[in-house]
Amino acid sequence: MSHRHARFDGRSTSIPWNCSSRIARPMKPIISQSLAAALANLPELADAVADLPVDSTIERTRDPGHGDFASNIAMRLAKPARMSPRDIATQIVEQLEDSAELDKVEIAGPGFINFYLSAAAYHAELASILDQGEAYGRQPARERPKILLEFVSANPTGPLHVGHGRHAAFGATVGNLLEASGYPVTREYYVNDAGRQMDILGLSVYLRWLESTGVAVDFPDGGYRGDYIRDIAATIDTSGASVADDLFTDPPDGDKDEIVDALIARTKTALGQECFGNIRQQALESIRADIEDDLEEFGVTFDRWFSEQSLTTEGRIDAALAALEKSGTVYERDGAKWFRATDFGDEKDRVVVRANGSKTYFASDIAYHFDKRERGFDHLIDILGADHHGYVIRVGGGLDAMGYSADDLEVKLVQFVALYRGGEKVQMSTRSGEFETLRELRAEVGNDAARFFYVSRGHDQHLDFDLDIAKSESNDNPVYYIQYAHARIASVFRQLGERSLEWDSDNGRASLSQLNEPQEKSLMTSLSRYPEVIELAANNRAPQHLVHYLRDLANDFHTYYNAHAFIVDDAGLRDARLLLIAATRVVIANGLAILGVSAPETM
RNA sequence: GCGCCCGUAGCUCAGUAGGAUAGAGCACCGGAUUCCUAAUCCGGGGGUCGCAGGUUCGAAUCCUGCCGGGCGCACCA
Repeated sequence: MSHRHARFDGRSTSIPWNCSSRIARPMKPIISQSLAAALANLPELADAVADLPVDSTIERTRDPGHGDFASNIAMRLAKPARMSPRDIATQIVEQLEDSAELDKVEIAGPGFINFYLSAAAYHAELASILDQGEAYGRQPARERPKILLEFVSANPTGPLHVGHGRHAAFGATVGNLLEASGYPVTREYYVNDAGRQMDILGLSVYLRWLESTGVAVDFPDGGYRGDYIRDIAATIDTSGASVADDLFTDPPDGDKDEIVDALIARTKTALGQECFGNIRQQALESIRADIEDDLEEFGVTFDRWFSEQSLTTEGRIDAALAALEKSGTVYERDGAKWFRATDFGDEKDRVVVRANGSKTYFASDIAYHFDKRERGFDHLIDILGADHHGYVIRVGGGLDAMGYSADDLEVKLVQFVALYRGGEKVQMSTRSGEFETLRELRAEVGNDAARFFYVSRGHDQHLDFDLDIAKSESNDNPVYYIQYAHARIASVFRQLGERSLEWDSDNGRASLSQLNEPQEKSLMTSLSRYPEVIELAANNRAPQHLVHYLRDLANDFHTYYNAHAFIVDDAGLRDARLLLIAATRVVIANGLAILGVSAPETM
């Protein structure tokens, strides 16, 4: 039961990271490797340290008076080793080898080990940033685990709304973060193109077309009423469709659903299955293509648009059901086939095949996830709306039953988005005149601001999206604040040219020891944190860490900018300072690229 | 009723496998530009981390209960 619970927790489902295979060595491994080497010389601590990852004990210090990094390992080993924290710390520090990268190591407070990195270590990091460029902060590619990231997957019955925008931005950014961490990621959009709602779509389009031929149509409440339905009706190929002018002569009664179902049945009879199916497929493809265009404009692309229909036509649902039946977790009752979901922690068993022989949506879901694993993906990440949480245990249980593991499935539930304009919450009802589509939001605030704001909060937090701030081109807007730092750096280099000067980066590298201002130290520290931030954000599926980091980095740069001139007469100092801000530009650009936000040269 | 998520400054939110004195932005007050973009910077006030217990060297963080908000509990998709 506990592992099932753990799937809701981003930390415990995160993929362990591996620091042993780095090419260039960023800052944190300097500490963890020397610490590990010291521990290797202390066999008396071996048992205590066995299940304590050294990396987890190391963190950046908040207070520069505590050095650059601190480890609490001595305190955490105190109990299992039955020694005092300070004694342990003393033994560890005695075993630390001297290094050009470490200036000093101190034991402080209740038993922290504080590490002070040398200027040389920071200078090496700056050089590494420039050498690696776009690759800085990225881990080497690895083979496994192969990740399948499914997100958005909105039903193709209408345009994307602002809630889907959050899914798109979040999913795309998490995908970028995972790739930066070296994992092979495949992005997939599951198209719910089967089932009753597709018939309703087909009916809606047909009725609008019928209307356009002059037939009086009493459009049902249960149909899709949006204007886009009329547009589709006007553009699709309806040759061969007959004008069924008697659909409403004897109006069906019942509730909203019954009326729609009756109209669908009448229309199918009037047109024939094939003709109705043809209209339905055209409508579906029209909407799906529109969604794809919308997302592409938003910088969100998929490796595959996976059709739910294909699960049936390719026999994948039958394959999954066969796997289920083989496991003995399926039984019959009241003519239906049930999956014994309660064996896997669900509240009740679930129907997979109805008494009338049709498969449930749940059957498609487990078949789709079964198929993902069958295709060789090791780890499945689903980004779903918060209203889908009941589904997690069911599908995980299905994976368990079919011979895989519920632990292979990691579900991130994205909470809802509320729009604010002028301090007032924008009502999102379909009928209100206010916009609610993603396309309109992008048009109003721009792609950059939209991508940025969407990922500025964790997925499990409700998001209040303030349109006025997102639109403002002022210091209120953190997007512009970060982009402005990037543009300012580009501007400095343009200025250099206008003054007929050139940046000699080799001279800059040779002169880095001239960077002694507090703002320079602070900026170097922030830059060196970037790989750690990427790792953290990727492991926790938490793009907001990167957002906050970039804001802090931009702040460090702006502070430096205001405190010191870069283009100074002393060529060594000038080249060194230009190197520092060139590195800053690289890191800002890399971080913005992961967020899907542009890094402008001018503003 | 049961399950899941959330509750941190006036507002919007960070807070990393429990760590040292809880941080940003906005708003408010006061300052900085003969100089590389003032879309910038610096300083200041501002907190019962929802409440109450517990775990331990140490809790905003973990556990239990309560209060408040959101979402869900289909042979719908």
